[in-house]
Parts: sequence; C-alpha cells; structure tokens
Amino acid sequence: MSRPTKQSPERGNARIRLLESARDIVRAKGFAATTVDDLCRSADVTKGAFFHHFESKDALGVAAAEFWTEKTSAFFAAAPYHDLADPLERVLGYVAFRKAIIEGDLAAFTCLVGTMAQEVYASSQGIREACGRSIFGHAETLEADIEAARRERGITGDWTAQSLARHTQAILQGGFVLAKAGNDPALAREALDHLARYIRQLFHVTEETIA
Amino acid sequence: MSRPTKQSPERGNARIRLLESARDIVRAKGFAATTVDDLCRSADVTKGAFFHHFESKDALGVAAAEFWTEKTSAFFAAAPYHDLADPLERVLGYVAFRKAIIEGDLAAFTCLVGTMAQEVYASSQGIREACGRSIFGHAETLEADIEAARRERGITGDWTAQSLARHTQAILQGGFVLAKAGNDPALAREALDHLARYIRQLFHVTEETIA
DNA sequence: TCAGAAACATACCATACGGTCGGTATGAGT
DNA sequence: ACTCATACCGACCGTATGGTATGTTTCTGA
Repeated sequence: MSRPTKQSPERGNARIRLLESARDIVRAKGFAATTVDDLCRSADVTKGAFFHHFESKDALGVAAAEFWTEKTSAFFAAAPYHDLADPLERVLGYVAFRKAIIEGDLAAFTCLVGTMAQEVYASSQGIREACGRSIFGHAETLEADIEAARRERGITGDWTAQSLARHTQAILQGGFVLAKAGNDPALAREALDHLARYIRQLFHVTEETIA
Repeated sequence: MSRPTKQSPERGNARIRLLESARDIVRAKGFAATTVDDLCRSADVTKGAFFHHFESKDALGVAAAEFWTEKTSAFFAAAPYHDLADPLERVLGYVAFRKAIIEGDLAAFTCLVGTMAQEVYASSQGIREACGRSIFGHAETLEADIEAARRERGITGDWTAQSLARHTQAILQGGFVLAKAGNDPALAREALDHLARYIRQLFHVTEETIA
C-alpha cells in the first residue's frame, strides 16, 4: 500500500475508507440496499478504486465483516472490565460495558455482522461465514471468565460456559432488533438488564453482593 | 374481492398469494434483495396485478408485516399451552412451544418482521412501524399470564411483566440471528433453554417442580 | 341487462445497479 | 534512470429494477 502524497494526502487509504463507509452505511441501510456508488461517494473514492480493492460487492461484505472483527476485538480487549480481579465481576462488567455503550443513533451502536448475517445468510455464504466467525469468535472471548467464575464458585447447573457466552450475544442481537423495531435504544439496554439478572441468579449473587 | 372462475380458479387470490410469497422470500433473501418480479413469479401473478394491489414495494412490505401479524396471532392463539391452568405453566409452555417449532429450514421458522425491521428501520418508517406493532403486540399477549403468575406466587423482583414479555421476544430474535450466522437452528433453541431457565429462576421453581 | 368497479394482463420506460476497461499517477527496488 | 507493481481514475456497458399506461376480463348491484 502506498503512502500519502503532497498532492493527495489521502492516497493509500481508499480501502480502509471504503470499509469504514461500509461499516456505517450498511448498519443504517442494510447490505443489499447499500450500493457500490453509495460507498464510493461516502469514502470519496471512484468506482475504479472500489473494484481495484474488492473483487465484487460480496467481497467487500466479507472484508467489512473481517474489518469489524478486528476493530471490535481491539475495542473490547482494551475495555476496563478486564482489570477486575474476580472473573464473575469481569463477566458482569462486560455486560455493564455493553449496556453503557448503547446510546444515541441506532446505526452507531448496533452490530454490523448481526445485521448482515440476518440479511444475507442464505444468499452469500462467504459473508455469512465471516459474520459467524465474528459473533462466535467474540463469544469465545467470554468463555474463560465464565468458566473461571463457575469453577471458583462451584456452580453446577446444566449449562456450559460456551452456551452462556453465546447467549450473551443472542441477547445483544435480540436487543438490537427490538431497539430498531421500536426505534428506542432503551429496549436494547433493557435486554441487558435481564441478562445481568440472569447471570447473577446463575451464580447465586445479588446486586448488593457483587458489582 | 372477486371469487374464483371456471377458467381461472385462482382469481381473487393474487393479493394473498403475493403476501405469502413475500413472507417466504423476504425471510430467505431479505426485503431489499427481494424484487417485485421475484414476488410476481413466485405468486404466479403479473406486475400489473402487483401494482393493482399495492401502491409500491414499500406498501407491500407494510401489508406483509400486517399479514404476518394476523397469521401469527391466530397461530399462537390456537396453541395448546393456553389450556394449562397455571399461568406460570402457560408462560413456560409458550417458551417450550416456541422452541418446539424451531426446526428445519431457517427461512421457515425465523421471524419476518424481525428480519424486515433489522433491515429497513432507517429507510422505511411505515415498514418499521408495522414490524414494531407486530413484535410488541405479540409481546403484549404474554403480559397477562406473566403478571398473573407473579401475583399468584408473590414474586417481587425489580422487573415488570411488560419488560419480561419483551425480553422473550429479544431472546427469540437474537436466537434467530445466531442461528442464521451459525447456520444451525440449534443455536436458537439453545437461547430458549436459557430463557426458560431464567424464568424458572425468577419464579423460584425448578424443572422438577413445574413442567 | 347493463353500467361501473374491481381484478387482473401486457408492453413498455427511465433509471439505477454491479461490474468492466483502458488509462494515469505514484512509489519501491535496482 | 528505468522498470514494475500497486493505487487510483472515470467513462462506459448490459441488465435488472421499480413503476406506469393501457388494455381485457370478471364480478356486483341496480
């Protein structure tokens, strides 16, 4: 990839600007309704540049999902709840953190890969798989803390850390759908309140006994 | 609406056939990717008929959401869990029923209005509102049983029947998203297992004490 | 029986869409 | 200085798309 020039300081960023535009526009309009021209206009690049970087619109979709995975991984890896000493507190800290970042414009906090998976699961295998890797990969990052909390506290229910980790993602995705349908971010936050209550019950703790 | 004729026994059904096609195709491909021609081909009607019944593709979307509301309302109203005497058993029966009907093809059991809302929430207010009415209207049908169970059992948590009713829908929608992303209906069923466990915990019952 | 409306059908249109192609500009290596 | 690869440009293409205009058939109600 080439560096910026005196004349065009943006040169070399076209691919990333396209991915950023996709992240924003697809979350607002959906993948199918987002046109290549939309993306080019938003990213301020030409169609030639688009198809230089991406073989097809579908390939852009896959790349956007992977770009999303990268960015969100880094974002959550740097989040403060990891600093908590108690694994259960980290799990509940994750849920609280997810709730805290739900505010403002729907397209700004909802999930790109959830939106895309819902839309193209049957028509584009590549995109669906990339979305699946993103969601389930993220879920996996929660498993260790859940399992540690479980062992540490001697919890023996008929559920697994993997299953609960996935469930957190189901509730997030479902909360986003309801927030969109009701045009109200509070609906997504409400879902996370129930999730936190569920987790506390699974671990026999209350809001008073644990943050 | 006109009746069938000897020559064309299907006459008079075009509107409904279009709505049924929309229900099936939109769930598989999404709203934007579903073309008017797709619908006409599937419903075996001409474009003229389509635009005779629907002012625009958007209007079809609204009508499809309302059609979905009608059909699902009747479907769930006739479901067997209503016959149970205990309100909490009816609530858990609902969850079990929702789980039982999740099988086979993803497009066959996932939710039309959830899919559409996720996709068009920002671009088509009419469709979004129709989807919202469908989801939250369905949630409302659960409130009475939840509230009755709560009173009957003297449960006093910091949650409302309305909120829990909505949460069931969030988990369903989220389960569908995960099932699509992972291409596995079991992921949606797993989410409902967690929901049933959550509800039992809220009401201090176990699988042994209540069906 | 006949007028009017509703339920379709057919041909057509303007445009938007994903994608292509030949070209230029820039930077890295030698 | 020259070559090569990569980044990017912008005009162009074929087709798919939502929508329309103008018919024809069928039912209803007076």
